[in-house]
Amino acid sequence: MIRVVIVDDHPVVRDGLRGMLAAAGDVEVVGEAADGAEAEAVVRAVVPDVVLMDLRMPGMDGVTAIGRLRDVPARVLVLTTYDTDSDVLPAIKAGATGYLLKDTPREELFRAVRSAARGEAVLSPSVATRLVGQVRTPAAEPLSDREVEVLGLIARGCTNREAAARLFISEATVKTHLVHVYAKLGVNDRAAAVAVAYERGVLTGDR
Amino acid sequence: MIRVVIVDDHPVVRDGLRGMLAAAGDVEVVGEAADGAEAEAVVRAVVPDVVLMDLRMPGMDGVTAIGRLRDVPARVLVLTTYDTDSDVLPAIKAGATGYLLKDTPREELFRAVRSAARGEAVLSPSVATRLVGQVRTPAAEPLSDREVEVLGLIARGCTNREAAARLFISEATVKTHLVHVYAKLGVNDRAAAVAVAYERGVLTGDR
DNA sequence: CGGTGCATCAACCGATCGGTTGATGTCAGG
DNA sequence: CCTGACATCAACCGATCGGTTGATGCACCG
Repeated sequence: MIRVVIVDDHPVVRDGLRGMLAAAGDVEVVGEAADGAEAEAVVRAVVPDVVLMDLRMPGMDGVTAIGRLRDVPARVLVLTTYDTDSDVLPAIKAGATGYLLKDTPREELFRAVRSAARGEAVLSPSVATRLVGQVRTPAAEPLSDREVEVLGLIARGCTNREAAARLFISEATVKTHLVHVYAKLGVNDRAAAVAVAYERGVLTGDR
Repeated sequence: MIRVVIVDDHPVVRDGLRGMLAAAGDVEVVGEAADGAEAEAVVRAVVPDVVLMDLRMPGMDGVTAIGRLRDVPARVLVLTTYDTDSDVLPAIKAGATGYLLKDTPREELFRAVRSAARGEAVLSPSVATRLVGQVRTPAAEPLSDREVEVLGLIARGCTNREAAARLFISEATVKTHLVHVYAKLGVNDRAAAVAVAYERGVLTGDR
């Protein structure tokens, strides 16, 4: 019997997973949590075989929780809606054994839970494709905090001069940061940089 | 007994909703669909009291399906993850009776289904807030198809001249479209326009 | 028919951006 | 100590953008 903890902020999803896994026969749901902090407490308390972990949750997110649970001998299988670079890679790096999307069919999910319990990596096709792409194409380098800061102001419509004033630096420094941003994101101008940043989750609505 | 059809592309969510609604006592799930086209067929076939409709689905989306089902006497309650302007307003305009987010607690969902069956509007707090905001602040005007097209090319890094060549128009026309885009989105430059467009779902990853 | 919305176009000019090619300083890690 | 990453800065110049103030044409609707 594989013991599983479900972590998701949506009650509908928790219910759905509980119901689905009940039908697997060899899987028992031994706990639930609605965010990362609760997940940490529950997982430490019951020490399941597998944790089904959502990533984007209010309060502590999934990646942070995965990192904090590295010392617990439970396999973490990410189950989420998003397969953007900024979601997948941090989760894998934090220690997730697998990564699935929520549109995964029932049987596929059962298979994944069993594989994860054995310690085998499990990836949804789109995530696998993305990771293969990472191997072929050197990962886009992450932006430094300052670069993100500058790009955030540009996304709000600041000219380089205005951004410089906001950050108490010179316009030349802003331009240098932008040159680095363009190189890292593989673009040639600010508009394209903003677009790529949104697509990768580097910039979000909370700008 | 309130007869309900569930429309969502995620099997987990369909299962979760089916399980939840089974506990309501006065609700019966009489059908399911994984996209808009299937929803239309199922709803026409069983004519439920309430349709729980997701919006973003592959193939035909929820808004289109809502529009096509206006002649069927079923109430559509949107149940989705997103509450962006570009998701909420089109759904309401298409004829949805209510709009809820997937993090809605179980009892709240039951209450909403019962209200919707009676024809009463039901809105999640954040959606209600957004609609109230719409009344206070005139809605941002929607971009024309051509404006979206131009902005899409700008987001990919095209200069005005390059966008013009792509669209077989003059650079002056591109600039005119952009002037209109800036005015409608309340911004002053292309980078900010791209940012707002992403936040509102006007531009997505499929640029 | 008139009005509206949308698409298309022009020209001029100041402001800003992007490219370029340097440079210095600080901090952390090996 | 050395190296790499990051932050900071400068100056010049061509390219592009944004603002502005018009204009015409087409399709649709009342």
